[in-house]
Amino acid sequence: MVQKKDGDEAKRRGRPRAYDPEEALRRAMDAFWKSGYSGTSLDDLSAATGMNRPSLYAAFGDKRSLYLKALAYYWQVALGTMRADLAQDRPLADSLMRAYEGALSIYFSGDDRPRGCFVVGTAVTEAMEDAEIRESLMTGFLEFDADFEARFRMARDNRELREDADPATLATLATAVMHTIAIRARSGTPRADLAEFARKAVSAICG
Amino acid sequence: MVQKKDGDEAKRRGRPRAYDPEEALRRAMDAFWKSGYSGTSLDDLSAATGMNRPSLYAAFGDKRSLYLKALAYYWQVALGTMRADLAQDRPLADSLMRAYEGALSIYFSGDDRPRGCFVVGTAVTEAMEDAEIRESLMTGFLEFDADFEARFRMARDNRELREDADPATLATLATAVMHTIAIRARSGTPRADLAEFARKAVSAICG
DNA sequence: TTTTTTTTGTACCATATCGCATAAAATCCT
DNA sequence: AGGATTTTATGCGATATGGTACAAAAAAAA
Repeated sequence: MVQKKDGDEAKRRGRPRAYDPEEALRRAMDAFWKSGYSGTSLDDLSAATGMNRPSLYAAFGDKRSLYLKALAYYWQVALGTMRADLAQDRPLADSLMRAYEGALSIYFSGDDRPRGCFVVGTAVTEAMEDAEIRESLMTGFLEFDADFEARFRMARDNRELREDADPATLATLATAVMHTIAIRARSGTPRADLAEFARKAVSAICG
Repeated sequence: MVQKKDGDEAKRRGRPRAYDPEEALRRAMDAFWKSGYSGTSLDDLSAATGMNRPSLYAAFGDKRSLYLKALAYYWQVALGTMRADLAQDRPLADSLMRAYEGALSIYFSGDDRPRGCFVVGTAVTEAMEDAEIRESLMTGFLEFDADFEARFRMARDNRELREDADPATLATLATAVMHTIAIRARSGTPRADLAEFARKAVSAICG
């Protein structure tokens, strides 16, 4: 377990890759993010990643397979930032606002116009005809709910919330606020308006 | 203005149409609803409507034009049922639940699996690259907000809500609940679960 | 240096897709 | 009945699309 290191630096045998796999996956994700799954062609993906078709295929499999990898990568990033934001030791309302600010900076990232959430903006469309995507959405959303719920439960134990508050309901409400922000960001609502709404929503939910 | 009637029954001059325009539009909408804009081909639309390509083209213009007509039609139906549900003279919570039940029966309509909201499930994806769709979303969502807000304002005047409740914030929250229901319906959450969540959300919002 | 291994780049194939040209069909008007 | 008018039906054509074959290139191993 010592001499081999992890395959990352291990000298591979043939011609070296001209791309960084994670960077390429990010760029492919960006392409899908912009135009959706069906609206993104292999030419688009090739242009976005700088890889030619056979390299794309060798690295990630076919188009659908590449999309699924992008989706998994997005979940990882989105859930990761959300957990980091909620984990900080702050009052409940601050904690929630952090989570929404974190989401907003994802939804408004990229040099193009605001693109919202990758999942809401692209995967939901495909969920109707692709069972694997559908299941990914179910579990992803439930994880969001669960993280929010844990935070609300903690707040109730800390007397930041009334005894009779229901953490599960509040959590789903909190996810709902995230969903509407994702939808509206992609539809052109200015970031400041969404941040303002998030503040008021947090007050309403916590108060 | 008397003899001509509205062009509906007026004897047209050439070969009669073999289709009902509104029915055809509904079927085209169903096709888009299932696979999204980019994922639906003219062959799909032709099969769904029973019209051949040239007839489709003559009746609705090109693919994008047909999609825009379907989108407008959906807004009309969705806003219509929502207004009808909210207009009934009932206590606030009942009123809101009616609106959510109405939405659920749209999201779970069709003989296929649940398809959620046409707007959330298909138009949001295209909003990134199509300004006209983007604007349609903005105005549509704001109309939802406005209708909810009017209902909350009425409730506050009727003392069904506390004096210090903010109708605008509650309205956006109510739309947020609708959005999350739309997303989750398409992602496979059972209808009963969504109805249950709607009930709890309504309690939280009104209480 | 030669061989082996892996990746790249060009080109290609079969099919899908969008849109339209053109002729046949069905109705109204004279 | 015969011409005018509108819709339907078949099919074409240019391009886009997803996927792959094959040879050249670049590195390690022998």
